Amino acid sequence: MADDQNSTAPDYRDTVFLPKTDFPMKAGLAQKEPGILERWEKTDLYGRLRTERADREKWILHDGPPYANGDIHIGHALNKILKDITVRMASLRGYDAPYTPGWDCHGLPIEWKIEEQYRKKGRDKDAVDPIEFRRQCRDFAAKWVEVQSAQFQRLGIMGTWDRPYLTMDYEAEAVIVEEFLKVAASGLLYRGAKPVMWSPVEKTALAEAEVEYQDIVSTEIDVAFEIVEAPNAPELVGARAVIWTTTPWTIPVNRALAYAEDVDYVAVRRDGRVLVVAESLLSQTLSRHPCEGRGPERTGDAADLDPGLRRDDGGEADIVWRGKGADLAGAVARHPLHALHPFFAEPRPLLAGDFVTTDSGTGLVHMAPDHGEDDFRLCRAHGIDPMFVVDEGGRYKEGWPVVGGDHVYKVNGLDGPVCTALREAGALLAADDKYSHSYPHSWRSKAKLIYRCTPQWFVYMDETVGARTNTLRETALGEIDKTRFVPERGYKRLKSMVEGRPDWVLSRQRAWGVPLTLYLHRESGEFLIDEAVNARIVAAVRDGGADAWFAADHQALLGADYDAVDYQPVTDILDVWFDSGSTHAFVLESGKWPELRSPANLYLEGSDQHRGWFQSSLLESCATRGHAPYKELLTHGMTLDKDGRKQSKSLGNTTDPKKIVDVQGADILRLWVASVDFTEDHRIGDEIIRGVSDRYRKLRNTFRYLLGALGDFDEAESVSADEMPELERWVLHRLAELDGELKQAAADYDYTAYVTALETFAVRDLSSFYFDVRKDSLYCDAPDDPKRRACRTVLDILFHGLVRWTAPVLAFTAEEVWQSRFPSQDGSVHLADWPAVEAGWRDDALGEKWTRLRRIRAAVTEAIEPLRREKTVRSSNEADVALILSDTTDLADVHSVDFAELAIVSRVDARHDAVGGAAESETYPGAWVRVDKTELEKCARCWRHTPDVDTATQLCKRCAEVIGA
RNA sequence: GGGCCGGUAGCUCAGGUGGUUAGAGCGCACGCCUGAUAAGCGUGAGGUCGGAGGUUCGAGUCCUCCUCGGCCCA
Repeated sequence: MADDQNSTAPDYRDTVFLPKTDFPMKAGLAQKEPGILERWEKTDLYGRLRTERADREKWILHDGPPYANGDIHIGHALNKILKDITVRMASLRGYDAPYTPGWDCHGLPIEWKIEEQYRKKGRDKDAVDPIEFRRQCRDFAAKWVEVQSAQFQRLGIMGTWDRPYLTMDYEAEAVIVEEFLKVAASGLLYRGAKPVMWSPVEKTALAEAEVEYQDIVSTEIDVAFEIVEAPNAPELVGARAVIWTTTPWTIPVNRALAYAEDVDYVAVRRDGRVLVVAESLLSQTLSRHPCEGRGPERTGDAADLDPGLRRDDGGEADIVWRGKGADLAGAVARHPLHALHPFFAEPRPLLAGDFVTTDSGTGLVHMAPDHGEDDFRLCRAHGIDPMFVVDEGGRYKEGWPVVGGDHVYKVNGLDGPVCTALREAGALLAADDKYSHSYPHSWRSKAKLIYRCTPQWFVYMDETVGARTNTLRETALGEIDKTRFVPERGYKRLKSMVEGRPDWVLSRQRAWGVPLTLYLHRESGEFLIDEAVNARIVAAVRDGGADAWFAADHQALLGADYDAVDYQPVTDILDVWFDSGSTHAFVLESGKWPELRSPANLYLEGSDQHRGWFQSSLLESCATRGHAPYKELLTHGMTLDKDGRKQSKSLGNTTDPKKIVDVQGADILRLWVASVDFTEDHRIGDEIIRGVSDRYRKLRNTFRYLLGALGDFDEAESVSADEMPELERWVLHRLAELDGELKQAAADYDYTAYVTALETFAVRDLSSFYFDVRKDSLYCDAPDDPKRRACRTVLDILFHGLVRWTAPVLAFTAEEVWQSRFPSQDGSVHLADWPAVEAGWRDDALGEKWTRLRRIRAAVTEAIEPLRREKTVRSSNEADVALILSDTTDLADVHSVDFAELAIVSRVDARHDAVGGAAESETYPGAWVRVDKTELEKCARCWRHTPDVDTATQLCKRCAEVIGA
């Protein structure tokens, strides 16, 4: 049964100025966004933005190239959206901010994919023409560039998608070669050697990612090295330093021993000899050594072992010396096979190695610089060079003592040549062929790997060459000091990495990449540096890409001054980090993108790029130009799953950006990016995306309300700020404050703060306060009423502020909002500048006054709540409020405004003295509030309860005037 | 194993140099409105600030250890 009053009350709905807009509440972003993209493309938004901003100060974000080998994942999406927000923000702030996206196209993962295709077809990779192979790699990369380009563009990333940069463009390859030759000519390039993971089966070096670990069973041996000199512990002369190894095959190429400086060592007398080991490993070591009466032999035949090692007693071994590793400084040992060959007769120094631990073994480590990274580094630091004794197939050189011509895998047995020779020399303390451990294998052939020293090309970090006064490391560290880091901790991280990194290894024994275009003189081994030759090489690569080197007529490149017969062209290719480290050269400086320039204002990548692109770009630029290619580095963290765990396909916890875009829309993903603290690792998941969608809706509805209220707004309605009511002036004041907050947040790349400030303003200041209070005026006042005109003026200002401020983040929605208000063929919110905020709007005293007023208002709404709950009043309009304020300023403030209007109640009686039945507010002590149901009649049009409602028309005086009744 | 970083309400985030009952928005619960209506307004419930010690009159904020997680190395 309908309420009588309702059925008899006159219906004035048609006379009320309700908001009117076609802007839908439901976004339907997934369907709408592609149309907006199309519009941007058709109207050449990016091109027009460049033209319009041509005279502005430039601001360059240089794109770090993603690798072109698969669909984009959430990390790509985050990175590119962050870049786009940043670029659009720079543009909004008035800069000319062009953006050219790029791709990293060379390298191993693509080679693998192509090789995999060969294997599936049963073809042998080595039988394929390298030029054909590279062509397929190129096609593969090109395909993924296209796919990723479409995926990135769908996210709303704005840039030169019709002319991106690719590291495999001939032009790019030519510049990379040019940059490499600059490094070569500078004197920073040298040829050295380095142990790399090597597959004797495939006869090739392997990258770390191609290595997999499997458990195998090896021979472990303990070997005694007789100490012949010990300047800091002379009593050790004649004692045996004991080493433990699981690769007996490396003993014939041993060059030194290593100890840890701060570890405690002991010398124990045993079976008539003195053995030196780490104290904490003593019993473990001795337990490996076979002896009588101590259970079954773990090893072969004990009788084969040196009888001197047998334990004669069952008690504690006698400790005859204690000392620190540092006491071993300067000591020299003798190779156990010293009698067999002059090479073995050379002294084996004991060296301090920070990698030596007491986790296992004996606390003393034997060093074979050819076959271990630590070994290589430590030996090189002491002037001990590798021997290159093992060939690419894993065989020792013919004629090498004991094992010459043998394969390194064939000599490890208990009865093999190594153990036999050691046993005969009386140096094999223990041996066991059942040691099980994890060991690297080839990912492809599953064959066991070894470390093997190979010639490589390096860049000096610590040499001053040519006219330089600083080393590359010093130059790079100096540039790091000049760079702004966001967040700041990136400084420490990059700096410590550059401080600690070894020389840069530029060469790779691969096929898909840019060649090290060097000619080695066959006799001298020197590489050729000749500007004319270099120019011809660069020109050839510019014409035909990397193939121009591999299939070159070298005599033509060398020209008349040199004979090709004398020179060996290098066939290695460059580390792909050199490619991407050179992007600043061929993108920012080449002139192919004349709108760009160098150095870039900003590089923006994930924190993993401290080791990668940030560093390679820095080193490349410092080596060739002497300065960094960037002024600021912005680093983001990794995107984890909802529980903070790494996303991985195998765990099945990945979030696919394409799915979010297809269901919720790109703007939701963009708002997510701006919502999380991207400087840290951050999370994504269904619940998080749901939360982002909710927040999106609130912003969208704020725009919808503004559009509805401004549907028929005419500039002529506007009033100036000084003619506005205080409430409007307060909104302008808040807008001025917000403007400052947003500017700061934008300058700090703090998009979380940026979006939060916008959102909080929309929710707290607008939706629940200003809009709510002004509904009455907006809906019911006459169109020419000064209050309503002031309100609409402010709403218009708010519209321009909010839509522009939102545009960098909600690129699509802001455009949709803009088009809804200003329909046009080619207009765009993204062409607009930062909203104009007048300095005079800021009024801190007014701000403070209204903060107090709002707190008193909250005390009133709080007091109304119980009456609403018991249904004494329903709408707050039915409430009469008695307000007692102990503070005279508060009282004056309340009297200075239409407080009933602010609180959306019928009447407010505010005074200083007590009123019966008032309760002190909990939220605002000093305020007592009493609420009663009003006796006043309700106006049928504006629904306010006022003293001047006419009984016949049921209209209040104001409404009667407005509709001319 | 080493370097760097992080763990504040269900979610996303604030919490200068240690100082009153740790905040916001969203979500949730309850209520109102039905002239922003798959919207709007109001009220409310949620936190041993990862854990344990320590320094201090006082610690989310400083120190140590542990734990969980992340990046990069080994």
